[in-house]
Amino acid sequence: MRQHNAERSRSRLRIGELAARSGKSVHAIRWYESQGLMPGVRRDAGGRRVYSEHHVGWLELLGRLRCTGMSIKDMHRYTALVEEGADTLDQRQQLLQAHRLQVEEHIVEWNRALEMIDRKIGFYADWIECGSMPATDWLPEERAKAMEPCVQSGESET
Amino acid sequence: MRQHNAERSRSRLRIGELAARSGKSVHAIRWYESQGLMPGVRRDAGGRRVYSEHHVGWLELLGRLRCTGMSIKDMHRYTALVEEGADTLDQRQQLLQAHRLQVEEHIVEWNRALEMIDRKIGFYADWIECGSMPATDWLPEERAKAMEPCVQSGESET
DNA sequence: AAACATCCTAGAGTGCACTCTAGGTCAAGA
DNA sequence: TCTTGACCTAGAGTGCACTCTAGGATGTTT
Repeated sequence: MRQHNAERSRSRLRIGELAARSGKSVHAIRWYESQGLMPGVRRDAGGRRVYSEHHVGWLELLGRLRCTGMSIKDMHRYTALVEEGADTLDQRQQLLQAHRLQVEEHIVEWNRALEMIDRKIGFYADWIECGSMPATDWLPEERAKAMEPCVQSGESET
Repeated sequence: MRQHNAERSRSRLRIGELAARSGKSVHAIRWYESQGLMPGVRRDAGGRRVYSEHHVGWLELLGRLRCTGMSIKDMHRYTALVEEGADTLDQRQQLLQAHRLQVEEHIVEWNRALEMIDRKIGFYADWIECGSMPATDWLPEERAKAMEPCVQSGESET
């Protein structure tokens, strides 16, 4: 056994363990710290980083914020507020509410894109079925334009 | 008037006009072409690119694919199929269907993130109301961990 | 005592999707 | 004719978010 105790003094993790549990790479975690995204990281006698169970949850939260498009800069702002303590609770809440709005907007946009993709898939279905490119007059001008793009061959259109 | 005719021989656009109508930059359009994303672009006597109305729609479609995370590489594959003509209709449809699935997955993931963000906002609301950090035992372990991350001050936790 | 895993720092390198620059051509209006 | 603005190509630069390398320390195992 390479470790004294699988859970050394209960939930004191080193960077490799945190990496394994969070799904981030060791490099990424150190880089996150360098960007001011890792509050409360201690060191042991040998200078190694020591994490607690909380950091697993923290990285999970950061991960959710990241994968919904929050920039490292904004995550840093948020982390800084966390580090400042309980005085910043409302600011943290506002920051998350602002991000929440952006996430909602994005979901709407993606759903719009989904509609367009579905129209295009249907358009191809019709084309395959009919054997010739379907008319798009039944679509509003705006949409029809996006329906089939441009010259395939290099011929046609004077 | 710098232009012969606002719609020169009806819907023959030059790059500046296409840029204006598509919202992309002139640079981006040329770069898209260099990446093989612009089928059927002709040149006039002076060597300038000439676009048709279709290209506006094409860029709108590309835009939707891009903003839903399709890579330039995949958009190139799609464009190549378009250029190959009607034999590739089913392949184009399959490509879009594959992308469609990815978009759906993403929307699910974003909705999950939204839930977590909402829980966190609610957590702050409770904290602000109570005056002290709320317990998170009522949450499943997994979620509770993400609730409040780690040491604020630099003190606490032996 | 030697080997090995794991950690450390500083900084270079990567991949993506543009974005911009330099240096030049072309055609319409004054 | 000359100026002006929109266009051309080739290629360099940018910003983001990592990812990896080099060179070294620590500490546990055999």
